[in-house]
Amino acid sequence: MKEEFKLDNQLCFRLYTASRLMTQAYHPLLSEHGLTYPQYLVLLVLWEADAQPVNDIAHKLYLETNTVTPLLQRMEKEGILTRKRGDKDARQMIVSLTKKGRDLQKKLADVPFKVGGAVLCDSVTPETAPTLYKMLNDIISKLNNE
Amino acid sequence: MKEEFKLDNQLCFRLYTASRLMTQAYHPLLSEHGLTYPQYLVLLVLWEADAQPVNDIAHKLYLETNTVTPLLQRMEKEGILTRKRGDKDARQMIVSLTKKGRDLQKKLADVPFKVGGAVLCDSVTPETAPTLYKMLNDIISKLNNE
DNA sequence: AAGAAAAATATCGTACACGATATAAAATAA
DNA sequence: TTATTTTATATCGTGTACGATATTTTTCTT
Repeated sequence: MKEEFKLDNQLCFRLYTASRLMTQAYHPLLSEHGLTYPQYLVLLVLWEADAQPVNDIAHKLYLETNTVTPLLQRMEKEGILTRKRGDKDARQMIVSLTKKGRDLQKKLADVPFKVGGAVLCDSVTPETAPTLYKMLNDIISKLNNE
Repeated sequence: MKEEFKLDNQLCFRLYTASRLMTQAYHPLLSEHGLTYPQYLVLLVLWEADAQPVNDIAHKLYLETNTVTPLLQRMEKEGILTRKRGDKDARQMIVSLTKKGRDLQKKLADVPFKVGGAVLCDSVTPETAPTLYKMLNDIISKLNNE
């Protein structure tokens, strides 16, 4: 069979698998606080800058609003954030953290370290990680037409 | 804010994004033939070795059977494959390609090239790709406890 | 200023993912 | 050989993803 068809040679398959397994590594650390990985990503965005419209959050996560909207609605129901129509632009829905959402930052402070440690191996170390980051960033930029 | 919390520094987020965007790159090429990316992965497995039990397929894709079973059921409904109880072991469900499933191999022959070309960039070239592959493989192995 | 176009968000339908659990068959133990 | 355990698969519930489409508000045209 043609080399290109072999599963092991597929870049996409490796990204797909590595991504899923990494998300699974986050799972026990996040579910403890009632969060999913995409919800954690939303928190990362809001911890960096509170009170953002849906579009900004979606753009930073490279997601569409039709994915982010229901996600935010669930988080609102959990009391992690609030959604309010924008004053200047009534089309916008401004998303802000509640105290519960802000407090999660401290509670989740050790997550990056725990997950980071679970990935370290021969070819991925603090020294080589930047190479991996750059490659992934370039792929993302290329596919995102930036 | 702490460096570790910055979204751009998260390895998992980059894998997650790169994986989604790559899957999106496959979409037009696959939907043309009524396939999704996970279904294409199943085909890659079966083209390499036909007539496999669900477990083997799931294991090769690093997926659980509760993900693969409904996926195979949909593909069966599309006439791409068949599912039959094993003769020796009646617990097993043997998955085999139909003619339609086998014929898709020729029709999808150019997919790897088209997608591969869409990813090439400064840091990811035919020369540097093996480095990326190795890192992703190592991460997968580490997280899969191999 | 009235109508058209664009922008921001939401709704809908389908297909994954996956933890938890169920079911049936085979292998093992007592 | 009967009871227990293990294995292979499937079902169920929830939460993403995302293409397609709808709704509302703003902006742009004319």
